[in-house]
Amino acid sequence: MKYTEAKEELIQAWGNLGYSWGLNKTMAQIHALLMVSPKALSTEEIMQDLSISRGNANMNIRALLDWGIIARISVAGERKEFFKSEKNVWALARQVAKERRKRELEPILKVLKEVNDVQTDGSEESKEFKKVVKELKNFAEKSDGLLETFIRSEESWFWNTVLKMMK
Amino acid sequence: MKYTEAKEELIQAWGNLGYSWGLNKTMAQIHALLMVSPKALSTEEIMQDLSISRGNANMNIRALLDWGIIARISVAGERKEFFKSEKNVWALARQVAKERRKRELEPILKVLKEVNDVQTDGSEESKEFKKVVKELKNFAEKSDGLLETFIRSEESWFWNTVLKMMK
DNA sequence: ACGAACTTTCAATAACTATTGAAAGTTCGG
DNA sequence: CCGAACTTTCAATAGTTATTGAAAGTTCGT
Repeated sequence: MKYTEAKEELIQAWGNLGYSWGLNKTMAQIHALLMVSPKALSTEEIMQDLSISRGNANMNIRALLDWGIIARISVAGERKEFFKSEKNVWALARQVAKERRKRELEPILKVLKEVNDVQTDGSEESKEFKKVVKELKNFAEKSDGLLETFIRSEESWFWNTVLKMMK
Repeated sequence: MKYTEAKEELIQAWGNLGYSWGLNKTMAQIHALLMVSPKALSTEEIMQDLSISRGNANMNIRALLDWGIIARISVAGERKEFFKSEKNVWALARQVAKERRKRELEPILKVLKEVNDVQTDGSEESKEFKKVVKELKNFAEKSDGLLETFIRSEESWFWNTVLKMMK
C-alpha cells in the first residue's frame, strides 16, 4: 500500500471513529489530517487536502479549537494562521473525555439528582422509579469518579494500573 | 416534583444520553420507559406513552433487541408481545460497551493494522505518518484490552479494583 | 382454511444536520 | 486611513436520518 492511499484511508476511518466519539465527520477528518502532518497547516491547505469549502473548514477548525484538541499557531513573517494537532494520543483521549464528561455526564447527573427526591405516591410505578433512579445515580457517580481519575492521571501511571487489573 | 413530571424528565434526559452513546433518541427513550416501568409493556403501550407511531416503535424495539438490552416476553393468555428492559445498569453498560467495541473499535483497528505496513517513501510526511499510526495502534490496542476486561468482568470485582485505583 | 389479532415493512415525507460560497468583517503594513 | 490579505458569518441548499401510517405479512384459535 502506498503512502497517499494509506493516508486517505486513515483519514476516512478516523472520521468515522471521531464521529462516534461526538465530533462530526469533517471535524474528525481535519483532526486526522493535522495528526499525520509533520508541519502545521493553514486553512487553505486543509480546504485543499480534504476538498471542503472555506466556511466548512473555518467552522470545524473553530470547533476543534473549542474542544481544545488543536492549537492555532503563527509563523513569523506569515499573516496566515496555521493549525496543529496535539500529537499525543493519550492527551487527546483525556481532552475528549473531559469534554464529553461536561457535555453528557453532567446533565444527566443533574437530572438524576433532581428526580431523586420525587415524592413517591405509593404506586408500584413510582416505587420502581425511585429504585431505578437510585441505581442510575449510583452508577453515574461512580463513572464520573472514574472519568475524573482518567482525566487527571498521567499516562504511564494509568496504564500500569490498568494493565495490573487486566491480569 | 411529582412522579409523572419526574418520569417525563428522566426519559428525556436518558434519550439524550443514549443518543451520545450510539443509540438513537427514540431507542433510548423506549429503553428509559422500560427501565422505570415495573411491568413489561406492549408495543401499544409504548406507542401511547411516548406518542410515536407503530412503525417507529416496532423498528426501535427491534434495534434494542439487537443490541441485547431489552427482552421479548410473552404473558400467558395474551397474544401480544411484551418487552422489558435489563434493569441492572451494570449489565446494560457492559452490553453497550460490547456493541460499541464491535461497531467502532474493531473497524479502526483493522485499518490501523492495514495502514501500519505502508512503505515509507522517505519523505518527512510519510515518516510522521508511520509514527502516528504506531501510536494510535498502540493506544487502540490498549483500549481494546481494557474494554475486553470491562465486558468480561463482574460488577463487584470491577468496582473494587477501580475504587482502589481512584485513591 | 378463515378471519381476527397482532407484527413487520416500506415508500413518502418530515425533521434535522452539514456544507457551500459569496458577502461582510477584521487586521495590519505603509 | 486605504486596500490587500486574511477570517468569519450566514442564508441558501444539499444530504442524511427519523418518523409516519397504510398495506402486506404472520400467527393462531376455531
